[in-house]
Amino acid sequence: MQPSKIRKSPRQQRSAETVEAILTATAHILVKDGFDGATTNHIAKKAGVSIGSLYQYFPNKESLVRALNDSHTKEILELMRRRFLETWEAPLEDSVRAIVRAMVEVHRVNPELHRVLVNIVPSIGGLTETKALEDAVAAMLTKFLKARKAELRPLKPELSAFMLVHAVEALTHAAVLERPELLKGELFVDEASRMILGYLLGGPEERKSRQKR
Amino acid sequence: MQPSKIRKSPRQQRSAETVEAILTATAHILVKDGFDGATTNHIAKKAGVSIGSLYQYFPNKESLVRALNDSHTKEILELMRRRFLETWEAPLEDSVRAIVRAMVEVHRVNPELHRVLVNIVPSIGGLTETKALEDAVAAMLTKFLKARKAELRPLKPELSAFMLVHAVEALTHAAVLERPELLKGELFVDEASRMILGYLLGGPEERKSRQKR
DNA sequence: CAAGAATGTGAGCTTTTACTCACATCTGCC
DNA sequence: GGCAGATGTGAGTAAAAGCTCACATTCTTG
Repeated sequence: MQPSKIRKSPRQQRSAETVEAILTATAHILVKDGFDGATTNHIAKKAGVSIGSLYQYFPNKESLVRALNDSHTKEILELMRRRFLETWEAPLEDSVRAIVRAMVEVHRVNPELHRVLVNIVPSIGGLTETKALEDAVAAMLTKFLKARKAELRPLKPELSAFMLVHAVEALTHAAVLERPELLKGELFVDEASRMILGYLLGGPEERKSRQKR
Repeated sequence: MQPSKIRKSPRQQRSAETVEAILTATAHILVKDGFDGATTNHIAKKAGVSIGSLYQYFPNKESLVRALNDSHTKEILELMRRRFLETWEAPLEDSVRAIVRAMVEVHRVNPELHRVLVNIVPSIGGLTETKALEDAVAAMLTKFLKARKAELRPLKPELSAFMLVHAVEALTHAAVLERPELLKGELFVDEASRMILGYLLGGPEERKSRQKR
């Protein structure tokens, strides 16, 4: 195991607040200056604590980013899980749209932090968590595809889930960062859903034999 | 302009070789150790030149990466342009497949370097080139979509190009790095093409009025 | 109200590493 | 050959920043 997590667990309220302040400051500085530009001293100052306190809880700079990534990842996973459950029984097209909306929601929580983390995490050895998140979402989608088997063209659920997770993730990421105006209305959701449904339903000949639209 | 490029242009053959060796070594070290792990001294050693020679041609560490990114970007763009031209007149489905194959080809040139650059470039200020590449490919695709207008559902070429470029880029990237086995046969090309065509052609009702499949 | 545990402080140590510079060597040219 | 410019060298410098540690303050507990 890498020297990843917390060094000392907080027992008192104030120490929990210190840890919180440090992580908040880390997020701010990271967004502003990037990983290299961010110094631990600067983070401590911004958090309003001494550099010593920072190192009492986090053994090194990487662990700060990893802690941040862990909580961000967890948050995303929980949100996706909730949204999947909510839409589990809805008509196919509605479900797909709901899932796309959930992806947008996830990326909008903290777009800048998200982008920075995506770029930093690989060089920190935090890919395990990111991969785990990806796999978890893909697993949910695989289950979803299996449940909807009757409405879809013949396909390999795992493979299709892999394709869709990566495509939609990238699309959402790009839209949030480069074309935020697409997210004002339903335009982006329309387009992404069209791509997904086109992929899942297949051409006319494959649709004929299926019952629902 | 940033202190990006070359400091001194090589006049003699040997200096050109030195520059080449430095860039090759940079690529190697970058892949092995990442941007932070890579030291200029280490790069110079691997290149078989002195640290002084390195700094005679490159003003700083970032410029090394930028030079590498520039040539990589250029290479990709030229390849894409060639492949687009080659398939300009082919039947729609064949064209789409050719374009997907071209994307795979591009990512396979040097997958590790590609991945490392993608992660480093944003923090180096090299996003301009990457964005320019993205835009150039999107522009080609836009043109392509306009030329094929008669065969497609009603769509906004720029928007569709944006969607497709990002989706396919991410898919290819993911497939090369995480599921290389998909690339052995035509499986990946099949799946990606299906997604693209599903998106461009629309549902049965939209296809009826069009002539070609 | 001790007293010890938990928490907080920040000057400064130590290491790392990008980068310089004074000098050496090579190459082309008259 | 010999000069001038191009090219190459690598020990050394200087600045940055991660991190420690000896000490101070605050909290809890009996």
